[in-house]
Amino acid sequence: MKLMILDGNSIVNRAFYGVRPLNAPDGTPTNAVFGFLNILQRMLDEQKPDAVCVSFDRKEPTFRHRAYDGYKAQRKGMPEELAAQMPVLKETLDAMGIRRYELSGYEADDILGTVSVICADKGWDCVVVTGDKDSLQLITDTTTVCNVKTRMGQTETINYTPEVFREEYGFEPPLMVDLKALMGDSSDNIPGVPGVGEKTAMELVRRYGTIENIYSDLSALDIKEGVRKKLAAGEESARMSYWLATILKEVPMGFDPAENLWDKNYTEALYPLFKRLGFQKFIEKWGIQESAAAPEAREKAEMPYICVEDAVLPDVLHAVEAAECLAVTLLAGADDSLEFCDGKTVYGFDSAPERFPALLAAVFSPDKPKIGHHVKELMNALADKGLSREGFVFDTALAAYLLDANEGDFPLSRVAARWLGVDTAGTDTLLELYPVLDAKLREYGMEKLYEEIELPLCPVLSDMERAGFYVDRKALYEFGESLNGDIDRLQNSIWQHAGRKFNINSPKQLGEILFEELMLPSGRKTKTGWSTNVDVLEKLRGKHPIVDEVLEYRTLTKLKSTYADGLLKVIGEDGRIHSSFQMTVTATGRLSSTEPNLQNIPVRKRLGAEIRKMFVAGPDMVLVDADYSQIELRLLAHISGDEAMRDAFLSGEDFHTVTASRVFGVPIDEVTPTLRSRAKAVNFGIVYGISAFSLAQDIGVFPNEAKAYMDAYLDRFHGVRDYMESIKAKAKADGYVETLFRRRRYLPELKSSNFNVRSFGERVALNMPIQGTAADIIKLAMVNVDRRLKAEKLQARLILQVHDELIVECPEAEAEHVRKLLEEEMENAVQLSVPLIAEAHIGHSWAEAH
DNA sequence: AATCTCACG
DNA sequence: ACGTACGTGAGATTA
Repeated sequence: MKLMILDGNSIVNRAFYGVRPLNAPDGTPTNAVFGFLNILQRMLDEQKPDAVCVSFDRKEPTFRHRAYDGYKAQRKGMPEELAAQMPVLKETLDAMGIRRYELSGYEADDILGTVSVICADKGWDCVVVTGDKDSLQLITDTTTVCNVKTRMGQTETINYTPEVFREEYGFEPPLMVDLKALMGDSSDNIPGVPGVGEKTAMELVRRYGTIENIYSDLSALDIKEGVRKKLAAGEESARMSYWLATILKEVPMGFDPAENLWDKNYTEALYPLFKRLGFQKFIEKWGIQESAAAPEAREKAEMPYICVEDAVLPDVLHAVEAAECLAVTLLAGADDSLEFCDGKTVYGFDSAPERFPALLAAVFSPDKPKIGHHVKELMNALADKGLSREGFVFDTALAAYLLDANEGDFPLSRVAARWLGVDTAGTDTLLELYPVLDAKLREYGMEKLYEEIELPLCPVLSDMERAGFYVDRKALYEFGESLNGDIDRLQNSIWQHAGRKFNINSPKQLGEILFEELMLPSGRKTKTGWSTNVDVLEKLRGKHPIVDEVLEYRTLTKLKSTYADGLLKVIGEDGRIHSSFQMTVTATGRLSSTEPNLQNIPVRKRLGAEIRKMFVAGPDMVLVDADYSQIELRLLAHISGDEAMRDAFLSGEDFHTVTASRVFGVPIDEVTPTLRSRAKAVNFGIVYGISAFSLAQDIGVFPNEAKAYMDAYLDRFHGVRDYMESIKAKAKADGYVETLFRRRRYLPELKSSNFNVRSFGERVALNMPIQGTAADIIKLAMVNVDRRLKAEKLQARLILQVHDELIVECPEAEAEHVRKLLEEEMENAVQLSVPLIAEAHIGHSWAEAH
């Protein structure tokens, strides 16, 4: 017989921090309970125990807290949103018929220890499920410890048997106590031996075992003198720590494993409870019914699998021909293999699929409808093999992203868990997801966004990634080298001023030098120490010569490491840099660029902009660079319907100048550069949902003055004020905001009881429809540009997108035509109530064309 | 793995 | 009374 005991507090903590905020229909936060149930379910599936129970800590100081003063305090209070869920969790366990154990005066660990020993006495196996490592000392032949981690929303478990433990630590489980006695544990406030860290402690325990053994004769140990001294000095602390680290195993609790037998003995309270919490997923998955009767768990029959070989090839070909739609996945790891499924059978390969060209041609025939998960990646692989990329009618990852971009990332297993409620996923799952996700997209009115923008963008991005951006490698290398001298000179001078050598790249060390040793007036602090960022350093300018040097040092080392060295590392054999464009990352609908990020190549400062001179057109080619003029502000004018703002754009005058004229009440030709730049800051601030305080910070005036600017702005453009109010109200009512093309972003933050979190939600409500619509528009323009370049049989090809900017590489002869084409397609991607303006330029380098 | 800093729109 | 702008990715340090 086997009993499973969960460390309630530890697991619920993991769940709380690992699962994004969720709320019941009545607003109660539920993510920790939801996550707990997911972990519980997973452990039930994996361990299949006969009996189940859960232990909890009580808030009161425990027996050992009182006994040793240094051990108390510092237990951070639970966040309010988690505390609110504890009673709900307990109610849930009760309704599920699972027993809870909490005992005043003892820690959850002590209950775990006692239960494991009682189980052993009665001949039961015991599994301890916990999120931290404290319980590893309990491992025996009959007690295993299952460590649960939640990373990026995915639950991972490690099941520690004595063998697994020995493999990882190199000693026996009970010696875990001795290890902690030496190295300490800051999260549990166990001091350990000062100066002895993990490395030393591990080594000592591996070689000498218990601390008893170590301290029986320190002089006999074959160790460094320094370590011997630290051990001698820390003996008392070590013995105290040993005692603190030992989990009690004889807590006075009447416990009988047999009382915890559990076989879905749900009570009648469970159905209404899950209804109240909005746990539809668990009601369906666990088949909870109003009557509380537990039905048999539905077991889905596994789909037959056929490995493609010569003998079965004719049958497989036949099945492919007959299939209405195929699901296709690349297999991770085996980079050349793939699987596909026709809804009846899964087909795979155990040798290179290239051995079956006729089959590949049939599967990847343009008129064979296919679905995939991350279709753009699939297309890259297909293009490498010379197979057609046409015929993809659905991408389950892209669909899941559109349905809820907040999810973060979209492994198939998670998409399947969320939308099908199943916890296994394979190629066949894609075909089940297809109708479900497709129906949801239609329900949300997203089919146009999906079918006309996102899906058609896959091949466009795939082409861009494969095309890459040519870089003048030699010039880039020389630029990097040219920085060395100045970096060196600055480093020495900074050390001189500081009076000693230190690591200038370390904010911690730099902060100590500036604010403690040089006693410069200290500004903000961060969580961990002094803030040393540009804003802080700018204010220190002129107070000490070291400040300017640090700023310049930062500029140069950034250019050197991130841009010169960093980019040289990723230049391909073709002399070009091939970035990846991620379609399922941002919450607003923008693309992101990785490995390397080509969307943050310097431009704003003189020296940084040098880098763009090294991004050049390939031989006999030129670059055409087109960007939208103030697209976000134009969208603000359009979306808010503000007539004054619309007129400002129609007037043809410089927009920031017009704004300044209206806000500060001066004629257009009397707007000074200062006034214009303040107006510009207000314009941007409005789009981000700024506060007067931050605006003041940004433009260097007092908050009350900034407040006056904002008031004047919103009076002149009262449509904007109305928009700010109405979008927030709508967001609160619906729980989400959307773009012109109905891209959606949920805003759970608006329900938070935390002021800061809620305010953040309001700013996002304001900003996302604007930033997101701009993203929709340029994506649509990209699809149209690509279509036209191909239709007109031009050699020109898109090579980069930077949010409001597109870059095309083409033969010189095509340049002028492409320039006009780009402007035309970008300006006409959508009709707004204000003109949309794009300007394109031709050049040999990015610097020149921009 | 988390934090800080800084590059971009 | 709160704490102070939206969206990203990468490199270096520290824990």
